[in-house]
Amino acid sequence: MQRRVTIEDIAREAGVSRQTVTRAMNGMPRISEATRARVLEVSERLGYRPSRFASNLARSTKTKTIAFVVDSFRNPYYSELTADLLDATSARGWQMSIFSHEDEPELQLIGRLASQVDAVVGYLGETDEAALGSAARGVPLVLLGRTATAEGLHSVDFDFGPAFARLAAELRERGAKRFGLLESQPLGTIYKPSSRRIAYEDAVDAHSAEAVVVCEAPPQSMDAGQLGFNELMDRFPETDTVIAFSDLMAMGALRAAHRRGIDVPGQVRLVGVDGLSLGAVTSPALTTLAILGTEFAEQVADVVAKALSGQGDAAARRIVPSILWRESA
Amino acid sequence: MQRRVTIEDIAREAGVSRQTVTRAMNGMPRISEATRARVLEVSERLGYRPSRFASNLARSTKTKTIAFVVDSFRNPYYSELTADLLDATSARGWQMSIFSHEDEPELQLIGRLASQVDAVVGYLGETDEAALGSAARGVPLVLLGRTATAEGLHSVDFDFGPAFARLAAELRERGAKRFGLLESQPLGTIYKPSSRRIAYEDAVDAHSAEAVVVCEAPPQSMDAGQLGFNELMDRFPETDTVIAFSDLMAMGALRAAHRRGIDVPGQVRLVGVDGLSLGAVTSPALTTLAILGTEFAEQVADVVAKALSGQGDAAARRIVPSILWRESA
DNA sequence: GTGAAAGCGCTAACAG
DNA sequence: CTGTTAGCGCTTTCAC
Repeated sequence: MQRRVTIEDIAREAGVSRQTVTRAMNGMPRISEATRARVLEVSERLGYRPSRFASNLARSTKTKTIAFVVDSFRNPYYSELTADLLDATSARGWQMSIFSHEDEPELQLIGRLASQVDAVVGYLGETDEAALGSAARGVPLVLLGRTATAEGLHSVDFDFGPAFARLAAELRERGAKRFGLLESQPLGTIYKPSSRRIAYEDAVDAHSAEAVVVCEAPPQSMDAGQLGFNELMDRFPETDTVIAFSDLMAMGALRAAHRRGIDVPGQVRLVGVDGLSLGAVTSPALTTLAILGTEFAEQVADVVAKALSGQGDAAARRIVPSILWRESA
Repeated sequence: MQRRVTIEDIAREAGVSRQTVTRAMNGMPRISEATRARVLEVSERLGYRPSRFASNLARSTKTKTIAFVVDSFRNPYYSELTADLLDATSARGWQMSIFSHEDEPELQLIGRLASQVDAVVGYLGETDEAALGSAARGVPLVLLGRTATAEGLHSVDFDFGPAFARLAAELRERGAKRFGLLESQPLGTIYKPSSRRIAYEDAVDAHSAEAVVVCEAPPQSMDAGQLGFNELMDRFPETDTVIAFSDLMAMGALRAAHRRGIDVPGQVRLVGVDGLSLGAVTSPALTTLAILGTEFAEQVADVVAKALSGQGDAAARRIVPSILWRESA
């Protein structure tokens, strides 16, 4: 365990002051090319590597790092969102670290992150707001896909009300009569209507609202969509329009439809939710209520920016998903 | 711009020493519950947030963060790899930050990262090794998908030789007679045979090696696969086995086959390369030469670990892709 | 259980 | 152009 090579070593070896070394290393002005070259040569020879902690501590403008937390980056929804968010954060000069809470309790993870990053944003399950807030210990926390009510918590959520209303209206114009809904819930849990479920029911007529299948399967999975579609068509054969609560489920439904020989959109119109770019390559390409995209990521980054700057109170933003018409409906 | 609340402030307000505040904040021993509670209360009241830079500087065991760099996280290959790598790095207690070099020159990005992270790993294009090495300024650099020869550079590459040999043999056992190859190259570039192209040619017979389509299209895209498959079948109609150099291309080929009414694997066997989990949900599911998976990520993490610990010279590892038989071949 | 002293390694502000 | 002087905010000894 040899001692680290510090700026001091370079200074001594090059016969200059520490300050001069700093100037050379950081490409600062007020130093002659000759000494800069010499310092650089020495530092290379000695294998000097500046400490980012020391430099950030001393420097007035510090590196900002934001943590992005989701269940799993294997889910295309999260990985596409990651890409969007990375664009937004790096445009602002921030560094983005990623974390999944697959195997670490959520609150514990947040507690750890509080001492490692400048802000935490992510999909944080159902955890109690107060608990989240105190785990964050003052580090700005931006909740995604849910609305924060507690003091000091930020959020970016979706407003499915107008989205489903518009979707239902436009689908009716295209001839939709009988809607069917495909939702999923984790195995062994008790079903609790989501905010989008409520928005959906407001948007379709009472009769249609009964044609609902809640599939007990890994949520957001193609399997859930496949199973659910089959059950839906068995129980409500007159259904001509199916809305799945995620694009992955819709893709599963699409596969089930192919297998049953049901033409999409000829016999049954199919709409997903999420806006995965993956949905563009199915056949037919998937019409979807898009959440993903620049607007979402920009809103998130914007909330983070406000929170980081300390100004602006807790923001609870909502964005209205937009209909992305492709081929399946 | 008010002054930051420091440990000093808490100490003064709570009537203890800075040391005691540290003990309280970090759950260290040798402090009474009473004073701990009091300090915590004060720190919360004053909105104290420890500086991670100061604490890392002073602490003997510092946070490690590694940078993962790719073209774009929108490419499923990279996003699946990201998930694999995140598992491997977080298991080792490292933080992982992600970066794309879509809009920043590679060398410039690496130069920046050198002062922000402890190691850089990624797919770094064709850039000259010497240039990469000097841009990294001593920070360990792990090149993926290419073999490093220069001093001090690490790499994890793939050995397609045995993989293609085995693949060709097993395909022949299953009845394959005429192979066709689907490759892509970026628009407007000059084709340069890749190492996998050479390995492929060693593995198939001379006649088959002529049935090759190099599609000028966004590489790794479904479109390239679709276009290429059509051209391949037009020019070499007797082809009964198609190997695409990425799963995305294979998926495009699969779509083209459907459109042409060619049964896969009945009339034409189809094999991709990468091992995308996405390939499991096509119909038929895609047989592939898998790169992705725990082994790759573990190897990478292992190389990083060695490099970080300073011991172990530059490692140039190679892993042999494994055949993942699914349905398409 | 608590505190004092001595850094961690670097950069800002100023002087020369 | 270069050096000196102070910190940045926290943790580590090591006394008490």
